[in-house]
Amino acid sequence: MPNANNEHEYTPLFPIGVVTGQTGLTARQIRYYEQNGLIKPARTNGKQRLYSFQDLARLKEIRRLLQDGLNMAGIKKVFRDKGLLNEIAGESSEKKVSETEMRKIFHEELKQAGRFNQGKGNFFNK
Amino acid sequence: MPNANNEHEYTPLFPIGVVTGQTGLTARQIRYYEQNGLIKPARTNGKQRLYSFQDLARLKEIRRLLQDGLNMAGIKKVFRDKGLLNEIAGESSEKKVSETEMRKIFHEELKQAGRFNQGKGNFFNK
DNA sequence: AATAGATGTCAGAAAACCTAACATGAGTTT
DNA sequence: AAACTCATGTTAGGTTTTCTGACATCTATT
Repeated sequence: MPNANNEHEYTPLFPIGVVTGQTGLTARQIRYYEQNGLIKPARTNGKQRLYSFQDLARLKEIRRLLQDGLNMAGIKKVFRDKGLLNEIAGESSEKKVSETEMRKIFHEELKQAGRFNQGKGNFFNK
Repeated sequence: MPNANNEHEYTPLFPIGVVTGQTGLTARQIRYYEQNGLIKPARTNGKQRLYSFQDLARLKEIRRLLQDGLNMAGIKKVFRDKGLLNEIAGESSEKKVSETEMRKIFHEELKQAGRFNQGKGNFFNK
């Protein structure tokens, strides 16, 4: 029994400014990871990016992996293998293994005490 | 046992454009209800509104009440009384009776078949 | 030293949002 | 009916946020 209340999991909801606040990544980084195929946010008709909770979770994981010292190639591999694992583990290919399980499989949860989101002066925390 | 996964309940996350898409209300309406004190979204440093899931739920309820034929005064009363009820029902004054319970108390869930969110041409559904 | 990877920064343009004002249609009141 | 009020539409001018693309920089590696 997965998670209740994930109706919004894939709904494009927040603009990049909010995502920077929630992830501690810069907009530049987020767009760069997109160039590298790590995420693919929805777009408004005007081409502005809108991220879902899925995207957010993915970006948070990217951040963790970066802090663990991985580079793009490594992160790509993690995500590729994750896709593979999902295919092996079950039906189609989408969302078989949970984020948390996944994380336990791929890297032993480092302490990573550093909180972000306040201090740098994001556009929504005065 | 309330709802798991409500870490984001009060986090200012989405801009008004997304809220219009999610609620079926126009930006004009949403701002008008704010003028009437029905909601009070957070603001970015640049004064742009950011809504939380709480705000969203509230706006959805407003929409239902509107569809039930209530006017501003009626809606205000509903929310005022809801606050009262919460005080009667329990401890502090915040979030005692759930949205759904509340709705059952105040108005018998009308059919309201009309779905929205697609058709009018929101900025994010091409 | 040259190269590659990852991110910062800047510039110009476009999108989304802001407030304020006026317009309108449906009900009310006088 | 004329005048009002309520709720919403519409428009205008300005500001904030985001967009893309280019160039700068820093660190490692070759």
